[in-house]
Amino acid sequence: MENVKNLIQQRIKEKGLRITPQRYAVYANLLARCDHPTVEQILIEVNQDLPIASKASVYSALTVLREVGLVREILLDEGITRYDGRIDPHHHFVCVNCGSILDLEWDNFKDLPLQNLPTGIKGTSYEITVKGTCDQCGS
Amino acid sequence: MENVKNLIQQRIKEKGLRITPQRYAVYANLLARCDHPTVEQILIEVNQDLPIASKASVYSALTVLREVGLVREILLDEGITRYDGRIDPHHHFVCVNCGSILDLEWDNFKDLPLQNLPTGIKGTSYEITVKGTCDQCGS
DNA sequence: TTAAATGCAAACTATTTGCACGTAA
DNA sequence: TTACGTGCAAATAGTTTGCATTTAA
Repeated sequence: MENVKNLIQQRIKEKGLRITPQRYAVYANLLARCDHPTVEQILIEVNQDLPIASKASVYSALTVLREVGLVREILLDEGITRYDGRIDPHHHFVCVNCGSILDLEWDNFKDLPLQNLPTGIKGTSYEITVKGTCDQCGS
Repeated sequence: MENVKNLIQQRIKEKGLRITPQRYAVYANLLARCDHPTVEQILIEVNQDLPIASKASVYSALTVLREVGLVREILLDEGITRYDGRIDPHHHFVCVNCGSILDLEWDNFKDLPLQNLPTGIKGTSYEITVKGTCDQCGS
C-alpha cells in the first residue's frame, strides 16, 4: 500500500526525525507484525531480503522511535525486551505455556478505581498483564 | 527477633533447600526492605557489615528462591531487574518522577472480568501496574 | 560422609559508545 | 552544504557458567 508507506513516513517526519531507510524499515516492520518482537527478531526480518540495517542502527532506530513515542518497550519475561508498535492504551496477555503475547483491548478493563490509592499517591495511568493459556495451548 | 529468624529458616527448609548463611542473608534482606531492590543493592546490603556472599552466590540464592516461589522478579523499568520478597497477590505503583516503587494491595482493585477475554483465551491471574506521582513528588 | 553450595574468574548476552564515513533535507 | 545518521568494532553492564574448595545435614 502506498498509503501505509506515506503514513509511516509522515509519522516519523512529524516527530522531527529524519526519514532514513533504516528507521523506516524498523518502524514499518513493527507496525506490520502482530507479535511483539525482540531486537534480534526485528534485525533479522528487516534484513531478510537484503541487508539494510546494522544491529547498532536497529538499536538506534528503536531508541529514537521510543523517545518520540512511536513505539514502546514491553517487559513481560525476565531478560527479554520486546517492542510494540501500538502506542494507544491497551493491555497484554501472556500465555504461561508457550510464552506468546497478545494485545488486550483497553475496553476489556476500563475504569479502574484509581481514586482508591493510598493517600498522597496520584495514579494517572495503568497497565494490566493477564496470564493464562492461549488458544493453541488451552486445556 | 528470634521469631523472624525461625520463620525465615523454616520457609527455606520447607521448600527443600539447604539453609546457608548466603541464602538466609539474601532472603532476610529482601523481607526486611520495603523497596524493591536490584541484585546490586542486595549484594551491597548483605555484605555491609562483613563480607558474607559473593555476587555469584547472591544470583544463585535469588534464582533458587525464585524457583521455589519464595521471591519474585518484577520488571517495571527498562533493563532493571528488581526483586520482591512478597509473593502474595498484589500490584505495583511506579512514580514517573522519582522511579520509586510501592506495593498496592490486591483489594484496591476489585476482581477484573477475566471472562471478557477473547475467545479461546483463558486468563488465570493478572497484575496491575499503576503509574503516577508519589507522596514525595506529588504535584 | 557426601551431595549440594560457594567463590572466583572467565564466558556470554544484550546494549551502548566512539569515531570515520555517508546521506537526508 | 551540513547537521544528523549509519556501520563497525570496541567497551560496558548484567548475568551465567566451570571448576576447585567448602559445608550443611
